[in-house]
Amino acid sequence: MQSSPTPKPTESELSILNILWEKEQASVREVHEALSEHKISGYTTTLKLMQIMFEKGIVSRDASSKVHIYRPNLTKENTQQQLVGKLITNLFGGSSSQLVLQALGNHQPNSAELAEIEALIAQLKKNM
Amino acid sequence: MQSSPTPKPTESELSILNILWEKEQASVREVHEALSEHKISGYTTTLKLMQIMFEKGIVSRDASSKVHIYRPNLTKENTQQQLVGKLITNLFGGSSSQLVLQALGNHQPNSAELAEIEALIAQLKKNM
DNA sequence: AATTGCTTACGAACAAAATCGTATATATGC
DNA sequence: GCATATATACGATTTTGTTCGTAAGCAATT
Repeated sequence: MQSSPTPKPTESELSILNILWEKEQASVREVHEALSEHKISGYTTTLKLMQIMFEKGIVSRDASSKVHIYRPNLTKENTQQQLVGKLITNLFGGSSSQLVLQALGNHQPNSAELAEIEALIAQLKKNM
Repeated sequence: MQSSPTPKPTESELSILNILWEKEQASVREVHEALSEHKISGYTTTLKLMQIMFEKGIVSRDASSKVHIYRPNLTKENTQQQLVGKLITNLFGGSSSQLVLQALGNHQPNSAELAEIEALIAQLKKNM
C-alpha cells in the first residue's frame, strides 16, 4: 500500500517497544526496570534510547509532569507485519509458505494453535 | 542446544549469502555482478564485505588461484531457522503460531503452497 | 619490458547505534 | 531554606557496519 512512515526499529528499540506494548504506557524508569530482567545497561542508556525513539517518532510522550510518560506510536501488528514481510523477502525468496513451513517445523505449536492455523487456512481456501 | 557459532549476519551480508547459496560458490566479481541488479555500490565495497565475512567465518574461500572463490559456511536452512527463531522470540512472544497466522494473513500463498502447509500440519498432528 | 586490465589488500572516512558520565532541574522531607 | 533523591538533557566515547580510494600483484598482449 504505502511505504513505512517510520524506519525499521533497531533491536534495542524493539525491546523497548515490546515493553510499551505490554504496559500500554510507561516511564523510563519502568521500562528500564523491565528491561533489566534480560539485559544489563545503565539507566541513562535506556533514557537516551527512548529520547531518540521520541525524536524519530517511534514513540510519543507526555511531558506535562516531571516523569515523562511514553507511549508507542507503532502498533505491534504493523511492526510484526513489516518485519515478517522483510524476512520473507530477504530470506525466503518472497514465499510466505516457506517461512510458515520453517516456523512450524522448528517450533511446534500445540493443538489449539494448530486448530487456529487450520481455521485460517480453511478461510483462505474459501476466498480463492 | 548450543549458542550460535557465528554471529547473526548483517543485512548486507545476507544479500551476499543469498547469492552464494544460489550459486553454491562464486568469485567476488560474480557476487558483485548479481548484487548490482538490486543495489548500486562499488566493486571494492563488495570485496571488503566478503573479506570481512571471511574473517568472521561466515564464508570460506579458496585462494589457490588469483581469483578467490567463496563458499558459504552457513546453510540457508540454519540461517532461516536462526532468524525466524529470533523473530518469534522478540516479536511474537515465543509463539510460532502467531507468526504463522501473521505470515499467512498478509502474504497469501497459492493453493499448491497451501497444500504443502496442510500436509505438514497433518504430519505434526500425527506425531502428537 | 612496458602497458593494460584485472585481482586482492588495506587503510580511512563516514554513518548509525549503543553506552555512559556529568550537569541541571525539581519535588519532598527535614 | 537546604539536603537528598530522582528526573531529564546532552555531549562524548565506543562499537559496528558500510563505503570507497589507492596501492600493489600478476598475467596477458603487444
